[in-house]
Amino acid sequence: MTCAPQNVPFTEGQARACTVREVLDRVGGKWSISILVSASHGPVRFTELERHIEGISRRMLTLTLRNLERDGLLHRTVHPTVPPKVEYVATPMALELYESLVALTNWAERHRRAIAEARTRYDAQHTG
Amino acid sequence: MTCAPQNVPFTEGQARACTVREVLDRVGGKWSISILVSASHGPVRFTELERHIEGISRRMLTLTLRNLERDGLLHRTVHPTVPPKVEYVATPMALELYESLVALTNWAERHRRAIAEARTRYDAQHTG
DNA sequence: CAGTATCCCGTCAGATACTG
DNA sequence: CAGTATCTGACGGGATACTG
Repeated sequence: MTCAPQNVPFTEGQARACTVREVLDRVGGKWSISILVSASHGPVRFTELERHIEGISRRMLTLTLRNLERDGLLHRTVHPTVPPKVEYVATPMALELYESLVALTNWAERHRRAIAEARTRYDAQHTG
Repeated sequence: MTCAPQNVPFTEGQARACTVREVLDRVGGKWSISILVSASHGPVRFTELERHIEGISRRMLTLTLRNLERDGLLHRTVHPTVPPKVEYVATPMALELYESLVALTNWAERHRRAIAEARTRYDAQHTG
């Protein structure tokens, strides 16, 4: 999935924007990151995830797990026991992604307050 | 906007996931990054953006600009001339964000092929 | 030029109930 | 335990037409 028709030349900056979108298309979903984090410390079971991740529905857990597995970010192991036991674990690729997010979380922490203030200011300005 | 009720203790990992979501809530939109990139090299006008960003609609351009301005990532200047001239430029905070995305784009480039292959494999496996 | 105003549709996500 | 099935509403985003 490309960002623009390949025959259209675009600037290096927009190419970069396109690359960022690739990432967002994988882990931009509401629950993807939480799941990856939980599965980055070792195998976790379905119900464990359901308990650890506040507010997720069974449906969205399943869907997001499937997508992450499809993209090669999660590995799924089925133990043919009774009752069934299924474990999910982050792949090396996903662990690298996790590392790459550090810069981003640092940014968010540094500017959390400034963003909140900007919002308040904007909303005050644009009322009435 | 918090990720979970504040009275619920959660692990450090989930706190990090929450922080990542903060960023995604700002720039997770389909066009946010493209706009920020365009406005990071100096002031750009509305119509310039419309031309440079392949496929964006006038409506989404306006909406995304407003949101970015509200979050303090973009600064908007209106020149009271005829015809009107409005310029947008990325704030220092947005430039820092742009820097923080480098790690992420590197990750995407390194694993682009692996992800595509994983998808193909998964889809082949789950057909029929 | 730099927007608004409408209408419309597809996808994301929640709620609930059922099952191998 | 680990899902699937179905229904539903909210929201993001596209197309088009109009305006100070």
